[in-house]
Amino acid sequence: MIRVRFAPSPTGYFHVGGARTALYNWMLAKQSGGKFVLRIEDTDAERNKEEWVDGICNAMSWLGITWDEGPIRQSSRTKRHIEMALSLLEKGDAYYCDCRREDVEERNKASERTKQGYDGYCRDRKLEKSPTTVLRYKVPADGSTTVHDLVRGEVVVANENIDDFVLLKANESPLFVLANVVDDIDMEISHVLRAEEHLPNTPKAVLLFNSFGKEAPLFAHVPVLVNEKRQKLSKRRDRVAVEDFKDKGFLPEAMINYLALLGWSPKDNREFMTLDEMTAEFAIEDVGHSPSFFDEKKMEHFNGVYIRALSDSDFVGLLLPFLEKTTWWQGGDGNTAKLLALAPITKERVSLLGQATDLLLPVFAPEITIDEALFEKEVAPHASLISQVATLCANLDQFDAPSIEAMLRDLSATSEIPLRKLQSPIRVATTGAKAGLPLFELWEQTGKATVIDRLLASVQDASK
RNA sequence: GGCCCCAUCGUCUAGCGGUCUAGGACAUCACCCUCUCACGGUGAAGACACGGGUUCGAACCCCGUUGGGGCUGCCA
Repeated sequence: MIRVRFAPSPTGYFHVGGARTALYNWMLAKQSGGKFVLRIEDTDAERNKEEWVDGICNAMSWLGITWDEGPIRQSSRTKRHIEMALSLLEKGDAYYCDCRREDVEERNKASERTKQGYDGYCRDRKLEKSPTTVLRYKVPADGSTTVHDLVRGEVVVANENIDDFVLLKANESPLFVLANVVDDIDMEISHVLRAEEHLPNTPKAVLLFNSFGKEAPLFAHVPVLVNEKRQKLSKRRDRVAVEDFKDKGFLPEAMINYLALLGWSPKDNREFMTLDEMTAEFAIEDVGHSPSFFDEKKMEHFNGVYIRALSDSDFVGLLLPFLEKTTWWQGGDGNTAKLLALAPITKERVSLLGQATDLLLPVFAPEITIDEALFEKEVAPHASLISQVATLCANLDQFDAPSIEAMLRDLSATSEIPLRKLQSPIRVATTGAKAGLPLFELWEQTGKATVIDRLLASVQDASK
């Protein structure tokens, strides 16, 4: 049975890189009926905050990445970590060390050592535990350690290049590699799928598994996601929080679909797939080896496709929260009905839910504003035409799209002004924008009285 | 500096020794559709980092170079 874990540290918001790693783990587990464990790696009390845990869980839930066990706080298992570390001391695979960082650096400088890490100074000093000692792992002096990686193949590192790393801090709190390995053992993790940044410390983990007399799980290090400068996506530097994308109006299904394709593609190279389809076809061996640029533009394209595939009522339902954030949305059954009527023509004009509000504002906002320069250019020169249209509107019995269209086409024919030219001034006068929803439908939903009011108001303004 | 990973259009990728005058998608540009804008359609431009091998044959295998990235903490 495949058991995977996704192990974020709550030191910041949940970003797309983490989301992709979580997704790959999820697919790997689910494709064979395995289990997905959510483990919060919060051993560093200084840097962790509980609210980030909520953020991570919420974002994962929103994306649809569910967990079967957890969230388990690693900090709740400290006693066990210490116990295991001490078993290593007893075995002779660990030792206490009281070197300060500066001491090590000085010695390295003096010795012309090409390496810069810990030099093993305390290896045979047989120090006792004290408030200033850390517990270090005694890496074998020679030989090499091999990581069997499902995406990289075999990675072999000479033991002489692995520093005697710290297991327990001076205050006895466990460090990352130790806690990681102990938990992976206890939680019976079969596959460790994580970002490539963890590859360098994996030999250390392998060494620990060996020392504990346990078989190491299968590793799979997937390439990192990078920004436009090809650097690893960073919580501090790059604005890539899943939460932010949600607020902009990305759909979770679209994000999941796009994210999965960053580093992996199905055999037939098709792009649009459901989570189930991807899960069925996902193969960790097929994951690429080089970093991928997280291209928000392309993800937006995916989102547009997903939005257009939404039913009108689903679209409206998803839109409501965005509308409610505006100052002008009134709600109510009448408005919801109008929204539903406008859904088909709105959907195909947005790639983010958040973009729909500008399109819908002319229909629902009591007041529109027209940029002065735009007014002078598009509206003012055509005051008489606009006034004429206002009159024609007033004479319409039915103020619906077909009637409006017929009326304007008729006017276009008699005035010999092409419809494309004719619609411009009246569009700006009634919406405040040069482009937007198709005018006939837009006017129908805006309502006869409001349209005429706005037309006449602009005629008024033009004469000033 | 040391260790490790990586290398096909600007970007995401297909390709796993001959079917490659290298395919698709995003972005860009042009045209068509069209009440604006979109959507949709058609088309254009655009890549195997470089140098050596191996082989009858290399984008695919090997070595080197160059370039990029990651790690190098009593962070994860």
